[in-house]
Amino acid sequence: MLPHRILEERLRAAVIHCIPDAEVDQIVVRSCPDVRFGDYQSTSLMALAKPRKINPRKLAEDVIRALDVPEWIESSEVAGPGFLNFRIGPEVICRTLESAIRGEHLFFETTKNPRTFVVDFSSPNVAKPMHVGHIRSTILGDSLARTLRILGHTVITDNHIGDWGTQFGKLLLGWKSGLDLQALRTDALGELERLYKQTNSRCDAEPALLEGARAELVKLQDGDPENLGIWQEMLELSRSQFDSIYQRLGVRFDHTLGESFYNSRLKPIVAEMKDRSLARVSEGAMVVFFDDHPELKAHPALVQKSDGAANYTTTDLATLQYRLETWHPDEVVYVTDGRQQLHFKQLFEIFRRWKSGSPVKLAHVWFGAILGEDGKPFKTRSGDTVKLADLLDEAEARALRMVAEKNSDLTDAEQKEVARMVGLGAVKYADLAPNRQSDYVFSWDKMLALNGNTAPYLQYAHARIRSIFRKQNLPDDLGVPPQGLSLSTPEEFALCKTLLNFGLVLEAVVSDYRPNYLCNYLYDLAGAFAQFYERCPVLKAEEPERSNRLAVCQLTGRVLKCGLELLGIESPERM
RNA sequence: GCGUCGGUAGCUCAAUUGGAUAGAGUUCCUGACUUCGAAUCAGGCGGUUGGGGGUUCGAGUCCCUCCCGACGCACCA
Repeated sequence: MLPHRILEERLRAAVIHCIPDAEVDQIVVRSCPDVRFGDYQSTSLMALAKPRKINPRKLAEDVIRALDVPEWIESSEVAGPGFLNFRIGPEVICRTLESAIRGEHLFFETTKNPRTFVVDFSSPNVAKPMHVGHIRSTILGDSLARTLRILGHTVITDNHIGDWGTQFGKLLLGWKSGLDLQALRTDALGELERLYKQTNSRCDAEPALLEGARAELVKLQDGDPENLGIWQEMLELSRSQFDSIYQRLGVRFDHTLGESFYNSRLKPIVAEMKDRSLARVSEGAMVVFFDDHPELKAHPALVQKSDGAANYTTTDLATLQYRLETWHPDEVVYVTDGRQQLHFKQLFEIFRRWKSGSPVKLAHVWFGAILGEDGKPFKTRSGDTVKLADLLDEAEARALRMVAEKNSDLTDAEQKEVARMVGLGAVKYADLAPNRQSDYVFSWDKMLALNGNTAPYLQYAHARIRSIFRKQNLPDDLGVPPQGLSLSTPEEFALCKTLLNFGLVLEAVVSDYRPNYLCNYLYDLAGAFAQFYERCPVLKAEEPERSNRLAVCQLTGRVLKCGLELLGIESPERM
């Protein structure tokens, strides 16, 4: 077991000894924010003491007296009003590194309580090109799914694509009247988007056309073969374009069940809402009111429009119902932008009333907007939304220019491949590194910079490590140094202690659904490595130092690569 | 109007159940390359965390209030 886990376990036991009814899950050990205090600390006792009105300092002293201190703890002390600080000895650090070298772990452990998660993300709309607005959901959701999986949870990813709804009336009308077959062949989604925009503006000008669009929609919903056929074709065209984007991004879904998949469930749900008086008719629509809910009191939710059609709240309820029946998740995570907060509050509240016994946890993981450098929503120069495919192309092109300039040893094909990894990595990292809830400013120069908290900087650190091994044709797995691993310099210790924290960080990522913790950690790790690299020669060092340092490099490289992989970012061997 | 979320160094951003002296990058200044990759590293300048009040041993974080901004507020999703 990893040191912090053992410490945490023993600390919990000691707390239970002092306070039998304490909430042990709240007792946590984390790395010290300042090395002067120690390596690990716990602030949990102060939080525990407060509601119980006991002196936190005294509680800390009692707990530390009851603590079965692991033999590898060098010092454990109470500080200030009740901090517990622990310092670990070099032995346990080295033994932990050795077990990592042997492949027993990579500084994290899988969870003791595996849970099943459904992660709902990306969700593009059929007949619209994926644009920059989809990237954050896609990247965040993918990274969370990867991190949950590596920690041993069961994860089902489901792309809830928008393949049904009122936009298809206009699309059908446009398809029948103004389809450009040539354009459809070269850029299907672009052509569909053009048809939609064209019909939309024509409808604004001619109300009679709007009736036509509605009629097409009704025919589709009634199962008209021609309209269904066209709809199916639009769906397939869209899917193949989505797939090419996902392939580029390295994102995969276990399921892609669009809104239309749930059509048959809608009417029964509305009926049940009505029968159980969860919803009632208001202004011709079927509406759920939240009179006893202060926050939602002023925001009733429609489950059926006055024209009899269900809307997205109903579809989301049906989707949730299906997911619970099919996969029995412990938790369903929705990754969408922050503008949908009200919708999900309503949805979750309706669900609680509808399935009052369900233990499932529902989480809305929302994120802010991507802004242009002018602080306004990110658009092209002409004011259009930025298509995702174009964005990725530009990222690769810009990265290629940098790679060509910096490393001319690589062949053209190698440069292109490295540029692909660096460009896509930069875009993804720029999305993941800021706190997801804040808006962030999209800047090519910042995300592709080789200094600062960027993907290229982390990839560079990895490439430097790989370069050491390549230089002397050393194998990827050197094994534990014959005389056992030992460390001597402050830089070695600082780097290795950072390695030990990888697992703590991964746990924080999944508990708060925030991959940016991992970004910050990897940046720290790369920084610690850079300092080590400056001050501690590896290949030039004498044995046994040389073997020790090679081992440290190897583990650092592995953690960097693994961490980047959890962010969906590749690590080139050279760049 | 009501609600949600923001406001942290000139700029772009961090800061893990409230935790210890609020950290990075960038800009500007200074230093380190006969290099295990300088695509790097070290040092310096830079702060009343929007204003004010409160709770607390302790507040960027919680509560109240005001200012500024983004977004949302029943028949789009």
